[in-house]
Amino acid sequence: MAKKEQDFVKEITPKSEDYSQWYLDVILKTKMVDYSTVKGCMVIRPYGYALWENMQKELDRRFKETGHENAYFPLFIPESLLKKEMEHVEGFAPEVAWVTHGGYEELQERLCVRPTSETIICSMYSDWIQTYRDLPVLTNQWCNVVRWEKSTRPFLRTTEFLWQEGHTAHRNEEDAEEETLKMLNVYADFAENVLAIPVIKGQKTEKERFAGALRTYSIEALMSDGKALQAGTSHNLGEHFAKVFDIQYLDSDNELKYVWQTSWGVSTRMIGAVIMVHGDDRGLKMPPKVAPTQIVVVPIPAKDPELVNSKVDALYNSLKTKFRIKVDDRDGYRPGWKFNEWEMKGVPVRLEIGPKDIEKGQVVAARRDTGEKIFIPEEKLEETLYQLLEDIQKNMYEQAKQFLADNTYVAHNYDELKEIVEEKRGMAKAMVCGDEACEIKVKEETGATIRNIPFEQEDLGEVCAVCGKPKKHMVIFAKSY
RNA sequence: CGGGGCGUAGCGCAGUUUGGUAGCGCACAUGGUUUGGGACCAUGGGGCCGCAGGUUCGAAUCCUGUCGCCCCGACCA
Repeated sequence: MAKKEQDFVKEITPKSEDYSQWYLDVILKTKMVDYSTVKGCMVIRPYGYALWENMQKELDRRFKETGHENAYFPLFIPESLLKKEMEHVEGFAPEVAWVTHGGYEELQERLCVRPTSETIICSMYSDWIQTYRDLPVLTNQWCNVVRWEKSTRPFLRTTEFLWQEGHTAHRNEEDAEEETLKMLNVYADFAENVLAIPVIKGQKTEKERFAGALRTYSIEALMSDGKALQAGTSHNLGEHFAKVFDIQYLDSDNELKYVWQTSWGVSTRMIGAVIMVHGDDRGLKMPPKVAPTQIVVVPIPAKDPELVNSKVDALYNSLKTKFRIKVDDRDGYRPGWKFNEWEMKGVPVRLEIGPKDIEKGQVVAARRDTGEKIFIPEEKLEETLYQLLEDIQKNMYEQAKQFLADNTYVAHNYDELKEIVEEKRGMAKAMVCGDEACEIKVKEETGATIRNIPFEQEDLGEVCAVCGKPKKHMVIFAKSY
């Protein structure tokens, strides 16, 4: 008996024992993903995909609110098109997959499987845009992209992944910069208020800038093993692509001008962030706003099954249009087994209804985030559930925020920086001189990189923590996924 | 792509050293007793032992190749 309990506990490897194994256990045992037979590719199973769909809905709503429209561009990009922007192609060349044959015929020109769609979209924009009245063009695409990475990890780095990529064209630098920052803020809002993941907004260093961009901004999150994750990026592309792809418009002053462009994206990597930020030794913990199932009802069988069944049916019917709710009426599983299963899957609220509750006119609710059990009078059920889901959402954010605060340190000098990065784990705030040599030195000696230069700057000292020269700005150092 | 580890039932593993026709636990199916935190009994189904060659009378086991997975580096969302 006791032995069996231990076997179960071992079903998911504890985080502290082996974080990587914990991560794999969680995603495989909750049936979010499966491995496919293709290297570095994964199958997203319905439970994982449902989470992605909910994320899509929330993001899409925000994109529409900011005036964007969805469109779709081809998967294949002719080699000549990709090669037009030199820095861009050099950045992506090592990880591009090529199609060389169509049927048995060798192609005259190789086709690249898109690693990102800047080039093919720009080639269209040059036709679409003639006058300043055509601007801005605010397009988004939901699609898959392929990057032939050397090492892969489910959700965090896969050969093929799903994402959205926004591509916009503007009249001038100010409009483009405004758009770039607006979308970064959309991502930050989404991460914090929907996924309950606190993020640090900032600008990427020159070294970490997107290939072909003028400036790159990112939101960075901290995973529960102390490693950072770039959760979303927004790029001001400047006029680079416009000049290469000849995207010109006639302005109101009758001058021919190049457009200013932006691009921005988030991917299924966000799912990995949700798992690693919120998950615990019992498994997943889904933020209520995107949880595939927000509430699961577990009926507790009575002597008279009809008694409980009719109650559960009535309850389900009254709530089904208001919440993502599921009744687990499977035969052959005992309630305790179901409790554990749904906890592993991260469902925020579990309702138990048994003969005792029906007698008392109440429902038992259990919170996934705190484990707390609450007895809710039947007539207050709906409003209490709204409140409960909101509380859980808020509490998960607060906990993640506390973790971020607890694992963010200040490095005044190089010794402190090394100690933080190598021993304490987490994020290290430090002043730097802005010289790339310091950035490279830290990376080579500690493995940590500059995640970004936060918008919210603090004054931590007068000199660069790496070389001691006068400071330029504060950055965040961390090891990252 | 370099170094290391591993592919045997859905999952976790034993069997490989010393070749002899595949096993355990969980899960699954059926029947019964159960059911408020992972129940129990009985019966049963499921395997090209990652894949392809080779050695051998005979290969999960030995040899060669290949594909995939995991960890640590390097590279990247």
